[in-house]
Amino acid sequence: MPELPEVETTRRGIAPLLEGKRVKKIIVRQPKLRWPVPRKLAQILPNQQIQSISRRGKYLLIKTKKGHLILHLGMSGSLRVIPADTTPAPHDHVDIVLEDGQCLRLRDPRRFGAILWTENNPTEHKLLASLGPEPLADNGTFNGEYLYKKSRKRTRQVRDFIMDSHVVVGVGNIYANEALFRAGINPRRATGRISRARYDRLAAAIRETLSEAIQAGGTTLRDFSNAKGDPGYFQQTLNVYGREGEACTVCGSTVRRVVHGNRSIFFCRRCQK
DNA sequence: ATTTTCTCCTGCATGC
DNA sequence: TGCATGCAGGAGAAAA
Repeated sequence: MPELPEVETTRRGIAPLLEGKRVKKIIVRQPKLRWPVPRKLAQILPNQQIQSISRRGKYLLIKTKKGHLILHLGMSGSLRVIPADTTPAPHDHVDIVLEDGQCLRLRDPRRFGAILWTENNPTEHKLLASLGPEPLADNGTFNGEYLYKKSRKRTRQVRDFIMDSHVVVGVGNIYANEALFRAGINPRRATGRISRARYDRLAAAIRETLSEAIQAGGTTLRDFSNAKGDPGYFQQTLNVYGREGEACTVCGSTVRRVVHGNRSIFFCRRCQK
């Protein structure tokens, strides 16, 4: 269940296998994803050449001459490039078959993912237009100053704040918990009651956590796998997520779990204030 | 008093 | 049974 590192790992895996290739057809076994898979893709995609695969937040953008496919993996989605004649497994909902005999296959048991199409600039699509900055971009849009200014007079918990894609993209529950641990900030602290200096540390912690997770090929807790079907191994590096009752890797006190907004928060009371 | 912004909750579908 | 890597949409509250 992909956060930014898993989506980026997927992008890097599929891009060299898709770029420059021509689409033969699309096979939709189950059109009911988060939104219906557009039926017009059956007419649009054949013979379209794939020009590039990019990423905005957790969205993957597949560029063709006629427009962009917008893919989201939701909670349980994964993509692989495999021979097109491979027998589909349960929850293998969509194939984009290439003329070279391979196909891009989407598997998504929970069907919270999406496949959409736009003929316009994809960053202007309704779902992408109001997204926050890319945390790993080198353009100075994401830093402590940005988080500090965005958080003034706000009352919600900082864990929820950094998980909000309109604040910053790509940070889901695992990396939110991990980044807050690295920054020494209690996930339940109100956003408006965190200093500028601590936001500098948090922005850096988010960047470091995401970068290291990409280096590790993502985090595989249940079913994430890259384009070749291999798992990531960042889960071996997790300091707090999923470690309720275990010893803090820094101070040895017990890692706590509390549930907020239907999602678990993991943290160390001694290290995070 | 009305409009805008903010926060929080729900629902989606399946598996462990 | 409870819980799960996401997120749009909407209700209601708070601010402007």
